[in-house]
Amino acid sequence: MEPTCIDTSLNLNVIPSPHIDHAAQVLVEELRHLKSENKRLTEKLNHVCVNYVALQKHLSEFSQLKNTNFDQEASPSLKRKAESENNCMNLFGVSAYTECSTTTTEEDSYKRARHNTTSSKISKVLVRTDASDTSLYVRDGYQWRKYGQKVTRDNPSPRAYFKCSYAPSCPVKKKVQRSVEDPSVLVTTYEGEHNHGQHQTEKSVNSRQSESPTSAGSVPIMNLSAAGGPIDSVQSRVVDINTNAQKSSIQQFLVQQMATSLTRDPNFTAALATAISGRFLEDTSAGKR
DNA sequence: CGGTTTTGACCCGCGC
DNA sequence: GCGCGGGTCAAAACCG
Repeated sequence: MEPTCIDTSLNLNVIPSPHIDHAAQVLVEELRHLKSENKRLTEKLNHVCVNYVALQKHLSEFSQLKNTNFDQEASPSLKRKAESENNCMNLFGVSAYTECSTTTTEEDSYKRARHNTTSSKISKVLVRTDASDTSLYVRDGYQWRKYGQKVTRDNPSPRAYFKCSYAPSCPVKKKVQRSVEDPSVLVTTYEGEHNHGQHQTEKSVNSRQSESPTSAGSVPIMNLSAAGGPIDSVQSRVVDINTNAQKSSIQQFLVQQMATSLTRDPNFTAALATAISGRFLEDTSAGKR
């Protein structure tokens, strides 16, 4: 994905007439305010784009470093597996939404050595949720059925096991467990690749059958990060709105309202970063295929 | 009634 | 061989 920055300018230039009445002046003032707000949002979005480029650079450097290390070590031990997970967590900092994914992770090689199974794609996604939210549900656009939960030795929080329930033949599994370092971070490990599309609608995503009602804290993140498509639809939606906004001041107002509510949301920037990294995961895995 | 969640039991690999 | 730990199974409960 190219780190394109979205032009959110709404073309709110106003040419004041010498004969405008008081009401019109109020409207002009309001438009000026909206324009400045729009400018601020544009700057914010550009800042996010810059952060994305930096994140992309970090990830490519990390991938190179990892491949180098992996070539040198042919038989990683269980201890090294744990260390690699920690490296994964610490590279970008747990406080950010991070994602470490590769088809040849050390964990993968460990499992291959252990089970001698065919190579399956394993990816790890970290999702920040409300710390008070104790659920282990991560919304990623797919439909999952929980088939087990276990308390592991190295982590006091339980690990939940899910299978993709959309297609009976779909081999994908995922494990969700809270991070030891930061309990507000959910570590989701995906195994395998879906042999079907992402059919879940927004409505069904929000329904109880696919996700727990207590999972609201992580909602916007995984909907964007997992499938690759949603972020495109988000962007194209923004562009459409911008085009139409020039036609109607009402629509302009709605756009401003949306943008304002988004930026006032403290999770927005972080969710956007996760969406970008999720899309980046798609691109990197597609490139390796 | 069908699908999901919960949870104890079971299986299996590994280290000692 | 035994114990431990991770992963999975499956029956019961739950829900719409």
